[in-house]
Amino acid sequence: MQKASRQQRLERIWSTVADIPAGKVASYGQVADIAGIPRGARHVGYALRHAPDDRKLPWHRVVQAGGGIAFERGSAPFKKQVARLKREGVSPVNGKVDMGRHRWAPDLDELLWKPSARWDEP
DNA sequence: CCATTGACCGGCT
DNA sequence: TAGCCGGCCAATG
Repeated sequence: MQKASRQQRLERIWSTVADIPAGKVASYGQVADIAGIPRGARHVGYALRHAPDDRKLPWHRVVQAGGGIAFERGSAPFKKQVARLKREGVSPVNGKVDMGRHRWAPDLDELLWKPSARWDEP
């Protein structure tokens, strides 16, 4: 498979994030894997930072592997993310989401149905 | 071209 | 449990 271009990577990541359902969260690494970018956790952060506003992505559903909010505690974006999560019934405790309870676990059907399943094709 | 920088991760104190 | 550390790898300057 040809190495993904910069734009392809961004699209895959944005598309994957858009698939995370309300009430669930995914880690940066998880999003990277599903997006077909192994060990690309840091790139997910990059992609979200550079996402155009009009994509209206549920970026708040992306957290660290251990459930922590990536932003600095107390910062504006931190509070914003917590507020949005609460609105969806996730309610982080002490800046951390209970991953055992809220981790997004897409089933095979869901993965195959989504555009992300076609990334291997020409 | 080389160095630094991240909305990260996992292992190990 | 909380940090620290090395690894990670495309983007930036």
